[in-house]
Amino acid sequence: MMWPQTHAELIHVQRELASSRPAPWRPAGARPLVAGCFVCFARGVHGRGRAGEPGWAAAVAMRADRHLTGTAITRGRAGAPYQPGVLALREGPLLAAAVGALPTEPEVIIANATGRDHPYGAGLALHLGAVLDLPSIGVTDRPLLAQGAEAPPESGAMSPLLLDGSEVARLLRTRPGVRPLVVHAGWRTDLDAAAHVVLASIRRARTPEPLRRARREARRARAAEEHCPQ
DNA sequence: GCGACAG
DNA sequence: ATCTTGTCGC
Repeated sequence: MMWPQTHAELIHVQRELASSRPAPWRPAGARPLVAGCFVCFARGVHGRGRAGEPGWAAAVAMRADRHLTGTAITRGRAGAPYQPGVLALREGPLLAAAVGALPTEPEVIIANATGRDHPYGAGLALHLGAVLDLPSIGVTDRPLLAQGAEAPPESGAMSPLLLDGSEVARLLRTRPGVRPLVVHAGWRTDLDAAAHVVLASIRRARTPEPLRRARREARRARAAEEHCPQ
């Protein structure tokens, strides 16, 4: 599976991914090897993001919520301007490069993107897992298209997010009284597995530890270059 | 100025 | 994603 180069090609791939039925994956143990991946872009760009902007991607692999087992940093450029629904064109290759550069292969990856909550049923979190041939999960601050009721305030509480009558994502309250995450099933994962892995990856913050570490590493790499340009 | 559909 | 401003908490 490769990354499409055009909007039309991407939509075609997304339709195929949405209808594919890869072997379901479940975490084997209580503490799977989880990789978070994240990409940030150059500061000072006006608007919502342009094609060709410099970007820094990081992947961090951890034994669920604690022991770090690997880190990778990648530099590149945005493949496209930001546009909801076609985020894969902009960020897919950068994120895949970072995960692929990890010294050890993770059991599952978490990306800042949707899965089945998407106009064609295959957001970047799902697509990334398919490209890398790894089970994947999405975590976002808000849904793309899905809708649902608020989650109860207790830690661990969930509520379904529906699109066209089916649950495509889930609100998950990872910390008591704190704004819930949106958890997305991705490649080879369902919402139960996704929520389980996310909860196992929560340490002290609202978001999974591997994703936080990846965000920190990507921004650290950007800062290092801003301080000392190549 | 307004609205806002992942990042 | 980035930008701004303000507020709260360790």
